[in-house]
Amino acid sequence: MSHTDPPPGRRRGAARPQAAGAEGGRASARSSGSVTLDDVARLAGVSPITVSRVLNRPELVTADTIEVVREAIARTGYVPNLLAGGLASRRSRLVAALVPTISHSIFAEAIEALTDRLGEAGYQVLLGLSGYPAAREDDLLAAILSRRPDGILLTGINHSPETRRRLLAAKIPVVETWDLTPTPIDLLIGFSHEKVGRAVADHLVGKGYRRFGLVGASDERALKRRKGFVAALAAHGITEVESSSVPAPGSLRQGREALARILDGGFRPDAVFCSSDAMAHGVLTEAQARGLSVPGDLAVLGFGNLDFSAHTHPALSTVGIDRQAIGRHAAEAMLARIEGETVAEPVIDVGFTLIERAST
Amino acid sequence: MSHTDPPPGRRRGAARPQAAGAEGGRASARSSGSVTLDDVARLAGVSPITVSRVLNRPELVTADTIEVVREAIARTGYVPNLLAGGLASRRSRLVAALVPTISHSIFAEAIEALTDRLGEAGYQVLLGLSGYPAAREDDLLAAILSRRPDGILLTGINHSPETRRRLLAAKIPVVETWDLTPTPIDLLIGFSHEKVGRAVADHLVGKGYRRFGLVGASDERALKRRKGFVAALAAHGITEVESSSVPAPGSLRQGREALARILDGGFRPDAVFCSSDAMAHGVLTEAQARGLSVPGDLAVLGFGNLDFSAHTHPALSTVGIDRQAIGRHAAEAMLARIEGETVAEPVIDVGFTLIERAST
DNA sequence: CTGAAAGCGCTAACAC
DNA sequence: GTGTTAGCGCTTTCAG
Repeated sequence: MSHTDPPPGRRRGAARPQAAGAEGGRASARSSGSVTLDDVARLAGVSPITVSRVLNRPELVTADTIEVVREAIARTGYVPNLLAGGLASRRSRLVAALVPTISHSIFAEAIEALTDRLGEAGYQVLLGLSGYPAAREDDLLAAILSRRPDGILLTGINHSPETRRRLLAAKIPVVETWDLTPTPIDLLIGFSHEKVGRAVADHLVGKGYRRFGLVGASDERALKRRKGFVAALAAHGITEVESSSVPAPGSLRQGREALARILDGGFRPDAVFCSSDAMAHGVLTEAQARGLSVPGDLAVLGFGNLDFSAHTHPALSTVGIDRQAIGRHAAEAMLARIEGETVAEPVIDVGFTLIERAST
Repeated sequence: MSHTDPPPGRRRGAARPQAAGAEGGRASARSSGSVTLDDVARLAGVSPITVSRVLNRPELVTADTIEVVREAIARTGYVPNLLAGGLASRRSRLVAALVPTISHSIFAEAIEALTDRLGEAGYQVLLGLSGYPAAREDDLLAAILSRRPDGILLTGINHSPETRRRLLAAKIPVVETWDLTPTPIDLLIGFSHEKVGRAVADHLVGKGYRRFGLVGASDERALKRRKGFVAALAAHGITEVESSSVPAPGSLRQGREALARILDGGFRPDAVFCSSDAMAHGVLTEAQARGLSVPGDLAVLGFGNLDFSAHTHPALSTVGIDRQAIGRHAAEAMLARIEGETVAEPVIDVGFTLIERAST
């Protein structure tokens, strides 16, 4: 508003070119090149902190000053150094995301949604791939925490005591995802895998299926779905379940092989529940290769709702999960926490949808 | 935790517990909590720089000292602050990767390979999703450069002048990927999309196909493949090519719709080349839905070599790309550059493989 | 092999 | 509104 005492005068050299002058007078163009805040400040004829404000809290600066500074920034091609900024402010504007893999599109889409939302808020995502089973989650976490992320997203709810300790010590918001538990570390966005298993079982039994096959990856969440599935079947008096496990995350090929194993074993299921759509697709392929009609001879149910399952075969049903919702909610919850706001829903059950494609 | 002055002892105590002593004597446990290098040094009875050396250049330190320091680190639960370390050393140990999306597994797998290899070397990956078409690659890049990455991976070879300028100014190794050009910014790992198009055309023509359909996403690389495809066909005297474009990256559904559009338009191709396996899968599905035999009535060729294409249908041929090789090579090249070594092969053509599944 | 001094580039508090 | 003064936590010289 007010053109204070020494009005920058809108372009044109600042009154006091260098103030300090003597005293140390560290040369500007050090050596390493990179333009610094000081260089910009000097060119604009303002103090460094003013440049910083123009960048981070422009509402505290006069429109005139902003313009002069912006001009100087453009002229110099200045790129802020967030390592320095983060160190000084203790806010890295970085969020870490630990997932087993991103080749499995179920995680990839959630990460994308997370990245998009956080990006809008000025945050970036540091990717940590822990592999299956969360091999060195501990080491990975240590490496990641040294970047001082402002928040962290984890996959699953089972973490080593060491991991939990470090997470707590870091004092940053933690979002566990893809599962539910009564004892989350902090925030939680997921759904009940056991319920998924039960819902699928009830559904299939209701449709008249009686002999079940289970093709599952061996990760903890797939095991929970299996548990729910088997339990619900037992409640219906069905105990005839033939299962075949493969290493997570499970591929189409493994799905094929798994069904082959079951069939070659002499068991003849009338329905198969798979731990991913890729595997369901494999089962479907193997079934067709063997001349089995789907869902006539064999019903196939996947998990994850990949795009292709929606079009590949009218008989390929699946359990739909809103992957993007998980990423979005995780981002929102984390941002709220970081900003010090109260998180409306620290725990969110995003649920699931049974998508039935077979008209049988 | 705070055995202050009296050195922890425990196999030999340090001679001079605190040297400086007077002079400033800033309290250790500031407030914000986080254990610092100084805390560890104090506990171990050594100077901060020694702790730093134990962590970064242990070969310069005595085995005894290392042990004492390691002990102190474990005791305090110290986690290095890489923001500070990066600022001081001018090496962030961070590498940025810009890709359009990771939901498309072709990129996801390359990123995984990159992350794995870089992780071994102590680097982490900052993920940047630019979207299709590289919407705000410029802004994204600016945001990313403020983290002072030690290297950066880009997707494609077409970048705005502004992007190139910034990249050059950053003075860090740049790896362009997924394509080839005689004028790379720095390092380059890819293959010729035009050659892919030509190879596919020659292959199909050689097999006797004459009426071609093209189902492609509209990204620059898919356009190059199309160009090569059309050019090679022209060389064979074939000009009858009906194409249908969709927004990148292209989904299975879009593949279905694209073929539907072509067929409904009255054109009856005997072979269709798609810009991704997902789309090829869609085309295949639509063909089957319409009662067309594949490859009897219609040959379908994809691109990318996704897992499912290998098993879905014996007629679904594809162009195989070694996705992991791209990530691996990118990591190696970048590491070499960062370490100041000479990069053996600044430009690598990883080639492609025509994977034929149809026995027709 | 170990240490002291001096920042890396930026921002939090306070002054003015 | 804008400037001054101190560091944030670590590593870089350069001494011993």
